[in-house]
Amino acid sequence: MTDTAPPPAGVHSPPAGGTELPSQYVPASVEAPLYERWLQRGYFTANADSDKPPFTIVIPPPNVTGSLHIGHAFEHTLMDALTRRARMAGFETLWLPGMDHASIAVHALVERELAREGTNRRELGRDGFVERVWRWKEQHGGAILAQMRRLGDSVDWSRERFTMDEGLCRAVQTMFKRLYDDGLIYRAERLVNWSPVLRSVLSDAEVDHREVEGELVSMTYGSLDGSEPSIVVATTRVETMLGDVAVAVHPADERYRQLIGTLVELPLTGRLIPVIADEHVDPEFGTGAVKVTPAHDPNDFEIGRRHGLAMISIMDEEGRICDTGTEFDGLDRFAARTAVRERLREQGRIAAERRPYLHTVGHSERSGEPIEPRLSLQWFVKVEPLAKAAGDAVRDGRVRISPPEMAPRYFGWTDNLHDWCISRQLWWGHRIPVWYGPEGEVRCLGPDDQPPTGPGWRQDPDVLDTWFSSGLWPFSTLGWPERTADLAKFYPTSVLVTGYDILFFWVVRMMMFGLYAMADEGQEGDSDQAVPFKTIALHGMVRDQYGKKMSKSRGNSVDPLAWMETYGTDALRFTFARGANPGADVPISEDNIGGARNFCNKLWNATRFALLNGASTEGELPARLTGADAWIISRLNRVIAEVDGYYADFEFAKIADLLYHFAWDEVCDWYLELAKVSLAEQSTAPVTRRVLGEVLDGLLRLLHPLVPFVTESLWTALTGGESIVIAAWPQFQESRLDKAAEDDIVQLQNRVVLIRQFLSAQGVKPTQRIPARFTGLGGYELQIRRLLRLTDPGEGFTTTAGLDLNDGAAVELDLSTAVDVAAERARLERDRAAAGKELEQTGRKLANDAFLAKAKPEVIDSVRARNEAAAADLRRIDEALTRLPQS
RNA sequence: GGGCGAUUAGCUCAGUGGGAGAGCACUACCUUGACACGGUAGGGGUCACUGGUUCAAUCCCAGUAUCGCCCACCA
Repeated sequence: MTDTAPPPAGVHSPPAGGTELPSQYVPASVEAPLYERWLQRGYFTANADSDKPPFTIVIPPPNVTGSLHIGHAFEHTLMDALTRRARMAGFETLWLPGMDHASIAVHALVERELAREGTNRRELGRDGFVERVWRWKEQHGGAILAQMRRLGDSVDWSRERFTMDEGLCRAVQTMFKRLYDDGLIYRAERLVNWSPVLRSVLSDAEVDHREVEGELVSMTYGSLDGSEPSIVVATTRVETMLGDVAVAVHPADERYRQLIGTLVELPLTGRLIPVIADEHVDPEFGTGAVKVTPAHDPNDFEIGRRHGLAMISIMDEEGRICDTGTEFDGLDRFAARTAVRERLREQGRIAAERRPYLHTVGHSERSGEPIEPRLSLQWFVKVEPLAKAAGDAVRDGRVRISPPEMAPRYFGWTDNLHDWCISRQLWWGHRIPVWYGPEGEVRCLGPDDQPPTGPGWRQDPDVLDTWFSSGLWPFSTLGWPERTADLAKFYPTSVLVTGYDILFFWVVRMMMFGLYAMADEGQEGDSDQAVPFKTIALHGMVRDQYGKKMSKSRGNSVDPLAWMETYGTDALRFTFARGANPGADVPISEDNIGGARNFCNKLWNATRFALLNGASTEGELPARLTGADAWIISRLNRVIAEVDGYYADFEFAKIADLLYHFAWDEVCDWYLELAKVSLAEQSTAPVTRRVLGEVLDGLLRLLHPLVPFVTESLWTALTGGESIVIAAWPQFQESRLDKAAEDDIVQLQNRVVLIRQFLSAQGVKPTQRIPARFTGLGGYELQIRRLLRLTDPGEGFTTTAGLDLNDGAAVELDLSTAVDVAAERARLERDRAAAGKELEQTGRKLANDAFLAKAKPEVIDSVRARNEAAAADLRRIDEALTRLPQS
């Protein structure tokens, strides 16, 4: 491995005897200065003129109101890992940061502020209000940006964007006009989701369906004395009866057949409304008769359309009854519900009541109150052709979804999208670029068009849904609609990292807009180049240690910053990575973070050991290595290959787990211990020092994307290099694989473990030194003695126990100082039972002709080997049992 | 109502048509010269249930149960 950059002058390998590292890793003292240094050196700044292949990620823009919550921290960890690895692997790497203007959230926030000051947006006026919002943004917005630095996000701050930036406004306006000119944006009166609190329409996606306790009231329409037709209808929303225009029954319902076509009197209003027949009505439900209020219920709207009924709106924009000409005008819809019900009761029209009655009601996601379906003139995007293209891009493989199991959910959206309502009756956001003239003219303007002047012209007062501008994010941030160098270099982006919960809100919209807007921007109309990203990597939600969703109301949400404070940023990041199985939720607990902190400390001390022992990263690694040195370098290269494979599939949990075990189990538990022997030997020490440096160098590089701070700090101390951020990603070298050395060390490990288990079962304490004599070992005796703290057989050595090791080796032990015959007998009996069972199981298989005929050869071989091993074990154990002294 | 997913150790989760795994937690011993945020050894699971396919099922298939998520206009 070689660095991409030579060490700067004045920085050298650590002095002999090692740099003075404390014996415990203290994250706070290490992390703080590193990020600023990285920024100063411009490591994160991408260069559009570079010859390197591009690697691009755009950040899912957090709301300008937001601060870093645990979900951000998790998602950013994954993105930063991908980004850092790509940077090390030689890509021109751009991770582009920014924020979303969060139209509704900010609008509502500033309105609340105004309310506290005793004023409101109308008093301020539109310009004053927008100015006020900008001021708020300057003062309070973007708290998350500082926190991203704490997290170590290697984003290119020089390219930071905001969805209300001037450039992005141009992009929005350009897009709107293109869609408008293509007939993909239209204005229509529809029944929409209305928020009386926000006094704005909301898209379907901004509506939460929640189960609530309401009432189901049955009431009698028509005459009560039987002189005229009457019919009983049931409703959860009594007040809407003021806007009823019909009663619907199922055409095949015998009970009402003779009523169809007749008129009944609508109580309280005196209007006569027809009884109509419609397939939509479920005769099994309630009375089988439905009141029809087309202006306040989506189903009724459809029924009304089918039957050409009038649409009577009975509520104003704040949800008050209006225009009914009844005593209820002016009442809030909920007050009206009670008032109407009581008035009907006085008239004896309440036939039945069920309370509480559980049913689902749409609520405004942002302001929380029940949505009011309301007839209103709004702007829509005609999504069908766009959504089809978005679906096709995944279907034909231009965009890959990871994990693939998530693709059906994506298609579920692209195949069933309704037209998207994009206008909002708010002031903060991108204003709809349409002007209306005095003669009813409608003019949609591009960013460079002059607004029409003259009397009577006015601009549409509404702003666009926030997701309209977010949908442009992958290319508007790179300069579109201008053909910038950034756009040419960094679009399409490489991977989109986001949660499966946002597939619809954001991902589908970026796909629709990207494919539409960029179709003609790519070179030679290459449609592969129109997609906004080549891969969509979906992750799950962060959950608590019991798998419960974290939420403020549940009281189990945690502040990632507090954990970073206590355990270090790297510990938090490593915990996230360890839990990140593609598409699956991520449980996280303080225990896990403690474990990750311990791992960082382990790395710290392993490197400390290396430095104390003169580990070196200078000069070529000898071409031919032997023993443990050859083994660990071979293992390192296998790990490199595996890590690369896992990155391709966003298997962060496997990457973290693999590196955790390689570092802890193999490097620390075995290699460092074995190295102690060769470091003590003049002839072998230099090579081992070099290998020690090589292994830690490689390990730290592999870990850097996940735990950037501790690896930077250790790596610079170890190598004297400028920064691990710009160090080269380790390359797999097949020539370094050494199967023979691996087999040797595995055999050594087996032998050591065998003896350890024996000694442990004998009750030998770690402090006791046992004299031992080996035969037939074939190497590594010094290492084995050291690992087990065995002494040489001295005067009066008495063999009290013997152990067969593998492949003809054996050890005799003098346990005369500490034997527990009973314990040993028990152990042997246990082992004998296990070996007997294994022998029987494998024997049965080998006697099975069908198995021998059909199983794969390697399976048969392995069973045969197990069978033979079990037989040998049994012989060995029996022999040991006979040799055991009688107690 | 529809769709999707899950069910493996005390907890959270990997995993495979042929010997049940990890982390944390737990038990015992040990302050040994990198590390007690450590070392060594260990305990613990009918792989939800019932059938089927197969020489062989924790794994494939069908059904059942429980849980979760998403979508949905049942008044």
